[in-house]
Amino acid sequence: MENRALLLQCAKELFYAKGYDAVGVQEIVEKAGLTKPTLYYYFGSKIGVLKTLIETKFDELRISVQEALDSEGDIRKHLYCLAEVYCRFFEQDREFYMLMMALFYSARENEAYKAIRPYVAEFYETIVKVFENASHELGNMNGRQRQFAVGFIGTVNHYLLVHCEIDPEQKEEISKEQITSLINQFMYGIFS
Amino acid sequence: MENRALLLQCAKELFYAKGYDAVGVQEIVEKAGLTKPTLYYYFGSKIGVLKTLIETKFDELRISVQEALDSEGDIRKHLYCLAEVYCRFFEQDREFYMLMMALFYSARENEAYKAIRPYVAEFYETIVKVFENASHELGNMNGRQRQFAVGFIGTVNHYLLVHCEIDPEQKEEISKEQITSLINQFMYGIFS
DNA sequence: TTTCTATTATACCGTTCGGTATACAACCTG
DNA sequence: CAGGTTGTATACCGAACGGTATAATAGAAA
Repeated sequence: MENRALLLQCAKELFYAKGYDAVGVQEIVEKAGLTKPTLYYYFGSKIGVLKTLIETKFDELRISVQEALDSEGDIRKHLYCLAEVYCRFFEQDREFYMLMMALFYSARENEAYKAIRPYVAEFYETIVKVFENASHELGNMNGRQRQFAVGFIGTVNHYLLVHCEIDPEQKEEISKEQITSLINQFMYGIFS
Repeated sequence: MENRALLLQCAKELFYAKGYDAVGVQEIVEKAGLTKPTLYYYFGSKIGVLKTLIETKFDELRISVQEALDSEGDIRKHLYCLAEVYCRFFEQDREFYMLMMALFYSARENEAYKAIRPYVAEFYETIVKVFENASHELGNMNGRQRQFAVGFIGTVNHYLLVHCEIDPEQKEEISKEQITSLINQFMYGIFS
């Protein structure tokens, strides 16, 4: 069972560094010091490795997101908690977060994009609902909930990308003040 | 010579749809109704096709950007003109713009990323200089010019991504008012 | 001890990969 | 016409691709 985890780890590092399509199955198993049938025993296919990787990580994220949204509070508080969850998730495994972003922006007909799409869509829907549930605060959104959700994720992702440039060694964690400032910036955009 | 352009067009469409690594040379030439030696005659290699594609398009963009920045005006005007150039460039060839974005977010050790990197870097430097030249307006930026540049491109790209969701058929062009609103939103972030 | 299951390796499959040696047209130039 | 250049196709290269049939190994269970 430990070889299974080892394969996932090696695959993640290679996918992150070179991109899904540019990595061969041979390369993954060589890095892990194993052979192909072992990988196929655990994951069935190359895309199976990526899917398992995504599923495992998203299961963690899903729990954190639910906890963040179950609490009482206004839209501002919910967005703050959500952003904090994303930041901590990012800090915990930068490589995976960056890989996720690369996959999200990759070609629509690509196998790897199709693998991550349902998960991204699921989280979009969650965020769309956050805005919908806040209609008493935000007034008539004219169906722009989806646009807000895209904007929110875009803003957070963009912040984390910039953060990578500023603190490449990941010396300190993202402070609550920074997250608050991020949310304020986003909210201003909506209310203006 | 027309086959050269045909190959570039077919390659662009395939790279956009499936991703650089997932497209084979065979696939490109089949789509163009030609054979491999023709492609290799014009471009020398698969990565040569991508490089030619990028270079051709960026040459156009470079001219427009220079025109936008040569004019007199404050930082707000320069950013506005810059954003307008990007929007028109996006409208003129959405497929290429989206391909460029996908490449930009792709894995750092990937051939395709390395191909686009110098061009993206060049435009970053141009925008960093825009902020530097506006130091009399913006005051002490504490070396955050680069962060501003990343933020500016991120904001524009994100806007265009959302725009694709709102107007997938590209029925109408992005209005001057929309661009102004985009710039205002970005400027507020800086001054606050 | 025997048997079963889980895990791993050897060695191979057919296909596709990026790339090329060669030759043959078509064309312009003299 | 002759000769060079440009452009294109046939047919092939070795290597790598994703994937698998088969068997050996190990440990637990009986």
